[in-house]
Amino acid sequence: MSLILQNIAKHITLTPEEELFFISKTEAHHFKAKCILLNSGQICTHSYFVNSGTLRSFNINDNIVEHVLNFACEGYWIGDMYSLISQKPGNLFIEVLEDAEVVLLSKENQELLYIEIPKLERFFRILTENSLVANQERLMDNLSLSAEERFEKFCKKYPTLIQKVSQKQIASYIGVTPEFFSKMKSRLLKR
Amino acid sequence: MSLILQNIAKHITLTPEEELFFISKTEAHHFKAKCILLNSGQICTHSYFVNSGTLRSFNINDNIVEHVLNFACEGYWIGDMYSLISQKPGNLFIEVLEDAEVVLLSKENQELLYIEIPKLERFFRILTENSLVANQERLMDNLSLSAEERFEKFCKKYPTLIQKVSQKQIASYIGVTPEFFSKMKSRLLKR
DNA sequence: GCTAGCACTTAATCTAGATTAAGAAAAATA
DNA sequence: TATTTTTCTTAATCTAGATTAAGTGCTAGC
Repeated sequence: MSLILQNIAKHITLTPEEELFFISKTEAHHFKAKCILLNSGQICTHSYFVNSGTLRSFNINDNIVEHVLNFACEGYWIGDMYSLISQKPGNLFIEVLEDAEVVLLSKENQELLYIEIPKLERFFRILTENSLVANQERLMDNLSLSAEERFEKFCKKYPTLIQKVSQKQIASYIGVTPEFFSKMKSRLLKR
Repeated sequence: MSLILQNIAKHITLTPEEELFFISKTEAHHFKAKCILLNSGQICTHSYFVNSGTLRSFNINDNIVEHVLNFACEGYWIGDMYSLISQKPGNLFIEVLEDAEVVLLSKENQELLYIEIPKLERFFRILTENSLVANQERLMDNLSLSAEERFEKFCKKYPTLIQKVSQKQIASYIGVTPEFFSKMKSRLLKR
C-alpha cells in the first residue's frame, strides 16, 4: 500500500474505489537534489507529498539571507500554503535536498477531490490543524528559548533529519548563523 | 444577523435551518476584563469567537516572562489548538483584555456539527488554513526582520489593536521587552 | 481623595548572537 | 586525479536587544 494512502488512513477511512480515485488524481515524479520545485514569485500550483528523499521550503530576504520554513522527508507534505490558497505569487522556494520521489497533487484536483470525496475535507483539515500546532509551538520557542534550547528541541523532534541535512540548513531553521551554530555545537560537545 | 454567522457565510453557505442548528450548539457569555478563560495546565474544551471586546492567548516560560501568541478582537476566533485537538493539558492562558461578549463552541458540539453539517469541515479547514498562513508569515518575520520592521508590519496589519491593547502586550507579541519597545517607539517618533 | 500597583520612560551596563575574515575539510565536478 | 565549490571551523570584533534600576504618571480599589 502506498505511503500516501497510509498517511490518509491515519485520519479517515477511504473505500478501495475512493483510494484508486485519489491516486488517479495525483502523479509521482523523481527529482534530483538541488532541483527547485517552486520559485519565489511563482504561483504554487501543487501540494507535494514526499515518498522518499528530503525537501525544504525557504525564503530569501533583502540581505540575501535564506530562512528555512520547513523540511519535508518521507511521509511529509510540503508546499507554499499562502500561494496555494490565494493563487497569488508567493515568496517561498521549494528545493530538493536529497534525491526524492514526490507525489504531486494539483490545486484543481484537490478541489475536485473535496467535491467527490467530502471526507477529504476532514483529512486536510486535520493535516492543517497539526501543522498549525507545530508552527505555533515553533513560534513560541523562537520567542522564549535560547538558540541552544531550540537546537535541543529540534534534535528530539526530528532525530532523523540531523543525519540527512547539512548543518547550515539546521542553523537556518533554528534561526542562527552557520558560524554561531558551529560554535554552539562545539560548546555542547565539550560537555 | 449575528457576527458569527456572517463569519461563516464568508466561506460556506448554510440554510436557515442549519444556521439555527449551529447557533443552538453555541452559547454566548459576557466576560469582564482580566477574566481568565483558560489556564495553563488545563485541557481546552472550547473554541472562542469574539463578538465584542478583546482577548489574548499567551504562555509563561520558566523565567516568568509572558509571550503573546494571539490577540482576538471582534470577529476573530481564539483557543488553544494543541490542547483542543489532543485533549491534553496545554500551556496557554486565554485572558480577557477588554470586557467581551464571547461565543463558546465546545469540542463535542464542534464534532457533532461536523457530522450534522459536513460543510462545516470545509469552513474550519479554511479558517485553520488562514491561521497557518498568518502564523508562517509571523515566524518568518521573526527570523528575518528587525524589531522595528516587525512593529511596522504589526501596525499595518492590526491598526485597530494599537488603540485597544497596552504597549506591553504589543511588545510581547512583537517579541521584545517593554523597555526596548518604549525606546524603539520614541526613536520612531523622532523621525 | 488616598494609596498601591501597574504601565510607561530613560539610562547605564551587559550579552547572545551577528558580522567579518581566513583557513581547513569535504564534496561536487571536470 | 586535480580543481573548484561549498561546508564547516575558529577567532576577533561589533550590535540589537536584554537586564537592571530608578523615577514618573495613571487608575482602580479602598
